Amino acid sequence: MRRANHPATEDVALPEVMGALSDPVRIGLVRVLADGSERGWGALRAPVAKSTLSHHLRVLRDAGVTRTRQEGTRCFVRLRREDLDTRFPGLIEAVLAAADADGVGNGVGLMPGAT
Amino acid sequence: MRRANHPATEDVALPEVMGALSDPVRIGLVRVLADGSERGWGALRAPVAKSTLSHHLRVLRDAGVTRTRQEGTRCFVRLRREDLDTRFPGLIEAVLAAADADGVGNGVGLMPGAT
DNA sequence: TTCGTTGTTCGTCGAATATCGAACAAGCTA
DNA sequence: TAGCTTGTTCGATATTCGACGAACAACGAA
Repeated sequence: MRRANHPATEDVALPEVMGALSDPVRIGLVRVLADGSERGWGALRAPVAKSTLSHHLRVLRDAGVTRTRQEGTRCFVRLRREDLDTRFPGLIEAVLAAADADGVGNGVGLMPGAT
Repeated sequence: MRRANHPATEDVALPEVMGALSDPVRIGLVRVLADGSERGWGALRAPVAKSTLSHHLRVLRDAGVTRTRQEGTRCFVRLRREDLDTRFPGLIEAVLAAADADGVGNGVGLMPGAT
């Protein structure tokens, strides 16, 4: 388990963020996190293998879209909503609204029973 | 010269648009077209080879971000601003604002003399 | 018809991406 | 300590992407 590489707020770059949000699975993950709550990875459900999910979460993290916190052997992820709003006002809001309207990433969700 | 493949407004998909806008050159092209004017390809200046520019313009076209009109042997390109605003309200505006602030795609511009 | 202009397509290259299963490492827990 | 859980990393593929030069096609002009 390697330490996560979180870019500083000012280092979050637009093309990387756009690229991170160009995949339906990753868009779905962002939608799940859109309410601001922190989620354990175990609570995330996506139609891909475990290693692939890990990869997608890493892309989001490296782009500065999410922040991962480690607690013992498990990880919690959260949307960097404030940082993103600071750097790119209105962007995440527009992407989330569009994704909701189109159902992009509907295959991604929470495990049954997660609040 | 093959006919351009423009997706209908309702077929413009979020992930494709995000992907199209994840490259600095393409973001720069969109910034150049942001004023709504139609530009001849010859008026566009970008730090890439002609064939690469053609490729980027095709990616934007296929994603539904721009519309290309052919007139004789030359082409004119324009941002599909209204269509994009209809499908994804606020998205282009946010991207343009962020790109302006960060100077993303500054290497792209108009040929000297273009209005 | 023969050029010249203009944009597309082709072939190619290296790099990046998406995906998987399997192996691994770090903490809990029994 | 031995096992279990959890997430990462490692290959291995297959695909796509960005880039280039060169060849090609369409059209207007000489």
